[in-house]
Amino acid sequence: MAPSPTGDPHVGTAYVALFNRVFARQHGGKFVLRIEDTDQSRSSTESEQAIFSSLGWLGLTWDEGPDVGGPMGPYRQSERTAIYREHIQMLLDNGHAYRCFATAEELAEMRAHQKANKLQLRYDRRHRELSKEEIERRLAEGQDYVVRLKMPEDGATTFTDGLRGEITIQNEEIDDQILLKSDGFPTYHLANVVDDHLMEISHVIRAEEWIPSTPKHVELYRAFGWEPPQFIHLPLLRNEDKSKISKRKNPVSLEYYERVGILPEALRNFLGRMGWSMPDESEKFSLDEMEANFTWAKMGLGGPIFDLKKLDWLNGLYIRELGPEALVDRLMGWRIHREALLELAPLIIERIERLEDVIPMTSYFFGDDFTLDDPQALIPKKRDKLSTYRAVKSLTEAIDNTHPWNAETIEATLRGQCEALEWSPRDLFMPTRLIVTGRKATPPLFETMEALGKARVQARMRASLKVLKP
RNA sequence: GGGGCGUUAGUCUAGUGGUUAGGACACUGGCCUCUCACGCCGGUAUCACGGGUUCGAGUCCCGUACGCCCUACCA
Repeated sequence: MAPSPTGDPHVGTAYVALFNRVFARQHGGKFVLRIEDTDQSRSSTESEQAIFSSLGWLGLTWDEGPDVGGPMGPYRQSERTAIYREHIQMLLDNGHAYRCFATAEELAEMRAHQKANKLQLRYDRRHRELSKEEIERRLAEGQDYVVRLKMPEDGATTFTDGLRGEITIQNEEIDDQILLKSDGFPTYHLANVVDDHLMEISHVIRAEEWIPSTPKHVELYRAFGWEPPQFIHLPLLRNEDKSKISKRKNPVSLEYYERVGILPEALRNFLGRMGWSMPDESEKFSLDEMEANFTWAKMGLGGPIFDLKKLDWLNGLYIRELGPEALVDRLMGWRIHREALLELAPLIIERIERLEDVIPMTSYFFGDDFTLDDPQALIPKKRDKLSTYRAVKSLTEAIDNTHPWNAETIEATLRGQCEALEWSPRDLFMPTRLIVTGRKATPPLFETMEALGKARVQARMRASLKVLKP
């Protein structure tokens, strides 16, 4: 299991983690968590922390990982750069890789030209056969370079996918993949192959989107003289319109499901039903039962659509099974506890006269107690629907990128948007307030949004986008 | 554009040559009941299309269509 710590932990990550864990456990193997933080600009430690806590919440615990350690560490790719450099040198020495000095602009130009002339979009291998002198010269000049894999020019690469059987791809279809970026960090392809080998990973269970690049990985194993692992590609979870599941069309962050009160065992169960079924086809089963009955033979290949309705039904089943006592415990473990109320108390204390006022005043913190249906209500005076839509859309994206989530960062985002959009705070904040709380009068917006939680705010922002959509 | 993968009701799925194509969600009719929900009983609705192989095809083969993914110094 090797997620990259970019953004908020994703339901697709949990899906892949579930099957990895079930399979590993069933075979008495180790379920390893490796953090693929090779993209310096997108990776963050908060995101890594969030992966730990979300996967932990789901109960998909790992046997080895950056936080728990293990014999194959380090488990964070950013701490393994020396290993990659060493291995890239091996490839350079044995002629399976070469330096490419083309700049990003140069490559963009090349692609534009290929596109204009309806040619194959592929690196033209302009630096594949640079002379030793030429390389030395450019190196001496201090030119930046990347290292690319030297794919065979002809023939084909065949590998076995555990679910689909043999897959063959013509080598001429495969790009000379960049293995080492000019910043000295490896790309997924190199780091993944090197680590999987060094960590003695026997089964690579990952999403289907990796199938087209698997030949590159096979070629890399060959270049190193290593035995490749078993590859198993899971179908991709889908939105309602069948596209790959995405936050624009679905709540995808695990935090969202926790926040709205989906039980971890229900989400696990539901994920386990995506593409897979128990031998007796039961709908409700535990992790242990899944482990006991797991087999790839029961895995389907069509990309399953993530159906929230069925998740809710399943969750209801689990809740009823809890019984009143355990339900109360769950409630207290969820949001009805001292810390959560303590977060709300300062926001409402000046606004209530009787204790009972707390209930209506805080209801929107706990659930969706309102629905947006009238776009007019969201449009400020002197603005129209389209510009409001655009403003909300822009704000939604800005919120996606707001890390960490607290009143200060939220304020910075909102005010930044005011400037970027040239909207007054008044014009932007009121619709935002309406969207996230359903009310015109609330405690201060930034604190309210913080308490609401990012996932819920994101969900409500996107719901409003549907209402405003031209 | 090129390549790859896929396709059983609206959705999740069972099905490995012979079934009235089974189950679940959703939808819907009823029962239970002060209401609602739960629960229970019932209903509507499916093998993408076209060829072939076969006594017989959802199941095997070929083609087509459609969908998705990849085609980044992101993973």
